[in-house]
Amino acid sequence: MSILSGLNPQQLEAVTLPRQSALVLAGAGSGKTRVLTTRIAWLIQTGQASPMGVLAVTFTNKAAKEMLARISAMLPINTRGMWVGTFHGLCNRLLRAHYRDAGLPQLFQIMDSADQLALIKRFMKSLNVDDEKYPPKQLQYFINNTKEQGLRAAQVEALDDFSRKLNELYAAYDELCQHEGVVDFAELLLRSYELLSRNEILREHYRGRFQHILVDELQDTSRLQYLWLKLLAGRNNTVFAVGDDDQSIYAFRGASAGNMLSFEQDFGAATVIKLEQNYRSHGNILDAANALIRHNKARLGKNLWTAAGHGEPLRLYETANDLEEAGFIVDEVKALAGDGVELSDMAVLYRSNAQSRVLEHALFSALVPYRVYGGLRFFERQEIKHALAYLRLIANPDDDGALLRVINFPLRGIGSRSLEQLQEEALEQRSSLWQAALSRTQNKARGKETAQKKGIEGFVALIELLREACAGLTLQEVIEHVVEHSGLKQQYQGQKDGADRLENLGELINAAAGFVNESAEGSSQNMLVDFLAHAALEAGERQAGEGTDALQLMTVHSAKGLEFHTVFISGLEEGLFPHEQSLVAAGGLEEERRLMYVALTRAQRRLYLSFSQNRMLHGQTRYNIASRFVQEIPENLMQRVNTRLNVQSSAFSVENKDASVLGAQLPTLNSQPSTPWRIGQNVLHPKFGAGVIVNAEGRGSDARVQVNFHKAGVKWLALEYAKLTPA
DNA sequence: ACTACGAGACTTTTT
DNA sequence: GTCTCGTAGT
Repeated sequence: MSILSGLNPQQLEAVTLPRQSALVLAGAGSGKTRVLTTRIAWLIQTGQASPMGVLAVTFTNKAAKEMLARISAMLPINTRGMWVGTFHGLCNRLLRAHYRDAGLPQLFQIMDSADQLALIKRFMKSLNVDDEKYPPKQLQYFINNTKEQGLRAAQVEALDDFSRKLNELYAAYDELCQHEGVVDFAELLLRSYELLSRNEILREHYRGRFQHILVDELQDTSRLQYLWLKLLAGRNNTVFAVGDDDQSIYAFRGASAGNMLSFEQDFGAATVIKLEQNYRSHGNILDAANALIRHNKARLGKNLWTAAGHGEPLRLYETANDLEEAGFIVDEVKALAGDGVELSDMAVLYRSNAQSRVLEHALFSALVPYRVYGGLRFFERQEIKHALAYLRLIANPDDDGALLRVINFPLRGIGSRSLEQLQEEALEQRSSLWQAALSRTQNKARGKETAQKKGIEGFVALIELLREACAGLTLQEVIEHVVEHSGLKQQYQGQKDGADRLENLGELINAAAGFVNESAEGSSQNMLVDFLAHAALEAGERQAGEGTDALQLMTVHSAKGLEFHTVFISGLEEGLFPHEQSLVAAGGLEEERRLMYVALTRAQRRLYLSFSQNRMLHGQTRYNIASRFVQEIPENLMQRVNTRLNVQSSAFSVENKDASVLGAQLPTLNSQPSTPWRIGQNVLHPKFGAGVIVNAEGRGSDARVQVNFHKAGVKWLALEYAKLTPA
């Protein structure tokens, strides 16, 4: 069967375009990845390109893996030699191959954002910079953003004192990174961009090789990534770019959807193809999405349609508060699950992570299995970071960040005082902390001894011991040895929550084994460095619990690229979605609207929109009105599931906040109070005596009330356990 | 040197 | 509400 069969005319046209640069405007669910991968397969199959001559770049590791998998499925070729990966992954590959030309040490390490922030804080302290006036986070943002614009400090024109100072710090930061042999994410890109633009031989070599460049999610590329592509493409290579300006939701981190606008001109793209047929959603859902996104001015313009029918109307639900909203979602999920919809085929989306808690709580109480995306990723866990820090020190002891992380973990009695001294010495000698520690140990050998030196000395000895022991071992053995002998294992064995951490450390060894299997060759020395780069570039899965059928909870951002039978978009309130903080940013509202567009287009069959009048946020109740995005969807596409709109909520009017939902069935709108507990109610407690209920939360077995006792003060009590009696 | 408590933050996120 | 960070106390 031909790889081309089943493509619609526009898809076919895109896949089989003659050798030229082209832009494919691919709407949500229009088969964008399929077009991209089929194009690659077609180029190879028809002999227009060799696998070695193709470079395909995506934004996430997940997308890169997906692409490789699809290509392998279509063609019987070894994809190993192909350059398919993320911008960062490919740049890392380039820099490793030409580290000397790029001016980097052979074993340069990659810092993730947390490492970078730690380094910034450390170096600001050493320079005595006021971190009130120049918050480290802001400097980090400045550095990354400037790099993503393709600019070094020397190229920045600072207009005011503040940015001049930031830029000064940027320059100093780069110097420090160079000194320590570490590279941040943006540096990978900028460094390889500079390498190619400076070094004509290399540039021509790679231009000669990659005659076909394919780009996924063009709307998410930064200016630097765009320049990088342009540089690599030169005059003769073709760039086949796929993107959707309406799904550009990462402008806040430097993505520039404007790259889509300038692409035609900059790359001499002769053709723009629109993929507008959607294979994912029913008509009403698409109509809603189209109507919404039409409110945006800055668009290339595109209208999704489907051959499937209209389907159901969207369901709109309004509640009095976030608990009821969660209750409603739980009930609907249960009902749908009863009707045979897989839990994993339903998703609850929200604008910000903080909203997940109420939902989790309700789901937990209702015994509905769920999986939350977000939060700590595997390689970001404390114990993993610690283990990696030891490994980094084995690869390169001059890595100050790694040293600081573990010099006193497990505790070795090296406190801030000793560290300060060590840092001073390093500064004086203009050397790394490791070198300073080393020279200390040597001094000590000449006879001087204090209690403080003992700790550092012990650490130096440990690292040297580890280095010696690990020479010649395989990667797994190295990690096993380090976990065992660094003291990490012992440390966690003694802790009550240590079991999980130990398990993760075991998992790290497995990950290393898997990594070795996947990568083709390489000595064990390089293997360690490669693995560390892998750990930084690919932080791993968000959460365990794969495989089990569970309801999916995630932010709208993380839902991009996914699809579900049923989608709940919760918290559709002004201030939350669109988020109030987005409204001050230029183009912020339009980005929020695109975010809503992404959310809507995740649904295949059924789509719920919900919002609530009150919501607990940051420990305070906020009163909200419905999101403007709800109004922007035509009424005739929606069905109000409840008619609560003008019904005075008996339970939750503002003045008369009432605990009557406690124990009540959810989420019946007009349910009568089924328990006697109310705010303002006088109660008696066997131990605390008399008091008044002042607040309440939860329901059923989770219900808690806050009681102001005349003698004992204010306390939260679980209704299920506290022996309260009405008085 | 380490631990505990309090103040302040807190949109979205990949690499 | 909950997490992180920095300082004060043991």
